[in-house]
Amino acid sequence: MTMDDIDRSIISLLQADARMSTKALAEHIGLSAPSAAERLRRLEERGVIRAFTIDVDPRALGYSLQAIVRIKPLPGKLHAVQKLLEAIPEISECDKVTGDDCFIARLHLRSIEHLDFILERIVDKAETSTAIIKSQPVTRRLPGG
Amino acid sequence: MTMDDIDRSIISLLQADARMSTKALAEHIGLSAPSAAERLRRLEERGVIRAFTIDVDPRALGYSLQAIVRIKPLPGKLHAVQKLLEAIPEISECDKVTGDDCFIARLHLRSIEHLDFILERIVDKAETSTAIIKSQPVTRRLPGG
DNA sequence: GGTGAAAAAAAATTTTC
DNA sequence: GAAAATTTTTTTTCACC
Repeated sequence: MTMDDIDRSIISLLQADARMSTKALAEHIGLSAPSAAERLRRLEERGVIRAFTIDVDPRALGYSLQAIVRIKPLPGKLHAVQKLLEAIPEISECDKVTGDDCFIARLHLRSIEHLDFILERIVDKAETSTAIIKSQPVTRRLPGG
Repeated sequence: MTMDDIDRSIISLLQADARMSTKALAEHIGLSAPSAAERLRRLEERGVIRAFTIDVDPRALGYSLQAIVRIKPLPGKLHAVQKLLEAIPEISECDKVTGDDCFIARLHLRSIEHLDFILERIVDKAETSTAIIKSQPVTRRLPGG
């Protein structure tokens, strides 16, 4: 279960370019191709690498607006709210948190009207507090730099 | 600038497996390999695909705790706060938003003490409100499903 | 765990339609 | 866009350290 510096390098390199070949990866870390392949296999097996994926510009898919919504379920509605949130595809991330608000969700939306439409589905089960994203000073980066 | 159904399929397939070969991609969408390669090249060129990356389990890197922090800069401190937030590697995401709070950040932390340590760097420039993540009902999914 | 080389398998590119 | 073939890589295997 140990993560050494080589494993950390692999993570860092693939974070920057997930399509890098095993051979290129091996060259960067100064290991042979079979060793790099074996390390990579183990990182996947152990669940350190959860997925190889792409970062898509939501605007290209027509989602020009993002919002962060804090959601406080009405008494007795916690489970109903959680199920509802999971079923809303416009929610790309949702965390259950400590504190007065119970959920914090990130929404991708086509317009302000679209935002209103989605919030209408929630208002009868929870109090919401919406913040519209104006810019993104930091986007998805690796924990710890 | 048009995104047709084939482009959307490519996005969806690569979202699920960014290491899929061009050939496999072509077979899934019912196109020849060169056509698929050309489509992929254009999606990258147009910035629709911003990056090929991996999803890493932060716990494997020793970050067992996540928090969402709302940050309201003190009068006159807005720019200083933004610069500070960008310089904190524990912040993996930070959005500038409308409303009373100005920034919302996601922090990856090794412990509660670590959280306290990071917040100490912010408290003299901004009011903060911290919510610790207990679970993640929805994790990173494509806008619109 | 790791190496190196060779065999085997794929994949990307180019050309032609 | 497609098809086919060439050319280049890449991956895997295996013997050995």
